[in-house]
Amino acid sequence: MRTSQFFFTTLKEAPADAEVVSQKLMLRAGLIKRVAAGIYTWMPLGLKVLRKVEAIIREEMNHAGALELLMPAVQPAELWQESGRWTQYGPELLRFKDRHQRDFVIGPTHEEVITDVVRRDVKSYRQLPINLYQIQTKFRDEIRPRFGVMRGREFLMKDAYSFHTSYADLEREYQNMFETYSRIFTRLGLTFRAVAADTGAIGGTGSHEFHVLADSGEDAIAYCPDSDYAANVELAEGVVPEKSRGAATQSLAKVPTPGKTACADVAALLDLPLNRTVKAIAVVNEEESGKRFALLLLRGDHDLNEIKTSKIEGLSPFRFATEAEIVEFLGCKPGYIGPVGVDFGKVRVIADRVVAAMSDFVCGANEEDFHLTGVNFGRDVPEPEVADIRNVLAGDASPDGKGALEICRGIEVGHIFQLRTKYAQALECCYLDEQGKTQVMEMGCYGIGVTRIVGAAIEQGHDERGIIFPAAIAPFEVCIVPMAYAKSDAVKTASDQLYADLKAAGIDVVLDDRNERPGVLFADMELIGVPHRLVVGERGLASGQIEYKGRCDAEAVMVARDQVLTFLREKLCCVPAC
RNA sequence: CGGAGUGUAGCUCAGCCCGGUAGAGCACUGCGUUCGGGACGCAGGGGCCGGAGGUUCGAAUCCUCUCACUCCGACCA
Repeated sequence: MRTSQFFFTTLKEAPADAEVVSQKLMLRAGLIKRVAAGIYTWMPLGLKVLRKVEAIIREEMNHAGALELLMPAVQPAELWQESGRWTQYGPELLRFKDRHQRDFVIGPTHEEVITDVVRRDVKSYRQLPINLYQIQTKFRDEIRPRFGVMRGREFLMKDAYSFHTSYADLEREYQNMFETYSRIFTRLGLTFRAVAADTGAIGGTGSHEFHVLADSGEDAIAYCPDSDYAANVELAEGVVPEKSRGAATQSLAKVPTPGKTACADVAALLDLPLNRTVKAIAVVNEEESGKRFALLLLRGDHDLNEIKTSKIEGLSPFRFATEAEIVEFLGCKPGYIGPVGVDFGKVRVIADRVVAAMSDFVCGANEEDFHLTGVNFGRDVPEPEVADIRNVLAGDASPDGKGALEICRGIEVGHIFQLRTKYAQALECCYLDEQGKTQVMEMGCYGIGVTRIVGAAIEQGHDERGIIFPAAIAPFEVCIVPMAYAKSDAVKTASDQLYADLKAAGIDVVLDDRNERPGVLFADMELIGVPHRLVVGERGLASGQIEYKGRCDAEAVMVARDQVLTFLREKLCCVPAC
C-alpha cells in the first residue's frame, strides 16, 4: 500500500470528549470515526486491524473444530419470548417493530437463534457434539457508552455455541475453548489472564473471563502471584481469618461521636485503626410476600460485594434501605446504626466472615451522635448469621491457601460459560439418545469482543508518540519512509524497489510516498503504530544501506540493502516489536 | 433516572458578563521558498454560532422551551 493511494486521516488533536488513551489514539490515528454515541465507523486503516484480529480468531476457532455460520443481527421477538428474556432483558435490548407491527430486536447476543437453529436440524446424538460460531455485529443499548470501542453500543463479537449429549462432554469442550482462547490472545500479542467469573445474567455454572491487563480496565481482578488463582473481584472468595475470635477484653461503652457518620471519622475521633470498626449497611428484600429488613455488617475498611450478597438465600433481590425504613426498623438515622439492641426477630443480621471473628469492636449505637466501643458477639449482641459479603482486598489470603492476593485491573475481552441446559430447556432443544429417549442438550457459549480487543491492545501498547500495536494486528507490518521521495530519483527508485521486494515477499508493507516533510511522515507512522520502520535516504544509499528502527527501539541501525529482507524476516517472525 | 456542564469552521478553542453583520491555531486549496523529526511567506475556500420560539431597531451574546453530547451518581453486564 502507498499512503498516497490510501485514505489516511490523522489528527494532531483528539476530540475533546475522548476519555481513554485508546479512544484518543484511535481517533487521532484515523482508525475510527464517531457516528453517534457508542457507534463508530471503522475507517480503512482501522478495518485492517480489525480484520487481522478476526483472522486470528477465525483460524484458531476452525483449528479447534468449531464451524462458522452467520446469524441475522435482527431477530424476531418470538424467540426472546420463548426463552423468557423478552421480559428479563432491560432497556439494553434494542426493540423495534417492522411495518407489520411485529416485534423485533437487534441481537445483543445469539443464544436464542442458535438454539433454534440446532433444535430444528439436530435430532440425534450422532450429530453431537457440535460447536458453531459467528463473527457478527451486536447491539447493546448501553446506558452510558464510553471509552470509544471499549464500551460501544454497536460492536463486533465472535460468539460460539456448543451442544453436547452430556455434561462431561461440555466440560471437555469448555476446556478446549479455554485453551483455544489462550492461544488466540497469545497470538494477538496481548498480556492477558483467565479469571474465574460470575455467571451474571446469562446464567449457568462454570465461567471464565479473559482479561487484557491494563490500568484503565473496568474490572478489578484478584489474583495470587504464587499460584494460578485468579478471579473477578465480584467473585473472589474472602477467606475466614485463621485466628479464631479473640476473647472480650473491654466492656461495652457508649461514646459520643457527634456528626461522625463514616467509620473513618469515628476511627479518627477515637484514635483507633479503621479495622477495629464495623459498619452496618441496611438493606431490604421486598417481594410480594412482604418486606424484609436486614443489617449487613462489614469491617470499616471493607466494601460490600453486592453480587455475593444477592446470592444469600432470602435476600435476593435486595436494595439499600431508605432513610425512612432505617428509622422505622432501628429507630435511628443512618450513620449511627449497628447490631446492638436490635430485635433479631424482626431484623436479619448478617456479618461478614471477618466481622464474625472480631472482638472488642466499634459500631453504631442506634442512637444519633453515639457509637459503641468494646462490642462483642455473644455478650452484647447475639451471634449473627455469617456470610462472605465483602470485596477482597490486596494482601488478603488467597482462597487456595498459597499466599496473598494482589488486585489488578483488566479489560474483559473474552468470556466462556457453561450454560448447561438453560436455553435448551426453554426452547426445547432436544435429541434422541442411543435408547431412543428424548434428552435435553447441554450447552456452552464462548464470546470474544473483537472490537474491544483493538482498544485493549492500544491500552496495553502506546507511548507519547502514539499506538504501539503488536505486530500480529498492526495495520501494516513495515513502513518505508523515504527522505524526499518527490525530489531524489535515487531515493524514489530505491524505495520503489524495496517496496516491491517486500510486497513480493508477502510482507504487509506501506510506502509513505506523500510529498510531506520527514517529520510528518515519521510522526504519522509512529502514531498509527507500525512496528517496523525502514528509512531510505540519500545518506544511507551512498553506502548501500537502509536504516531500520523498531517502533520501541531507542536507536536506528543501518542494514545493507541486500540484507534488508533477511533482516526483516527475522524481526517479523522471531522478535516482538517491543 | 438524579445532579453538573458543554454545543461557534473538519479538529482544538476564543468571542457571550457588557447585544451592533463572526475570530485564532491546526487542517484544506493555489503559488513560491523549504526538505532526516509535525517548516515558512503570500493569496484563498469554508460557519443559518445545535434547533425552535421570545425580548429588541438589532441576538452567537439576554429569556423560555427543545435536541444532542460529556462528566459524576444510580442502573445494567
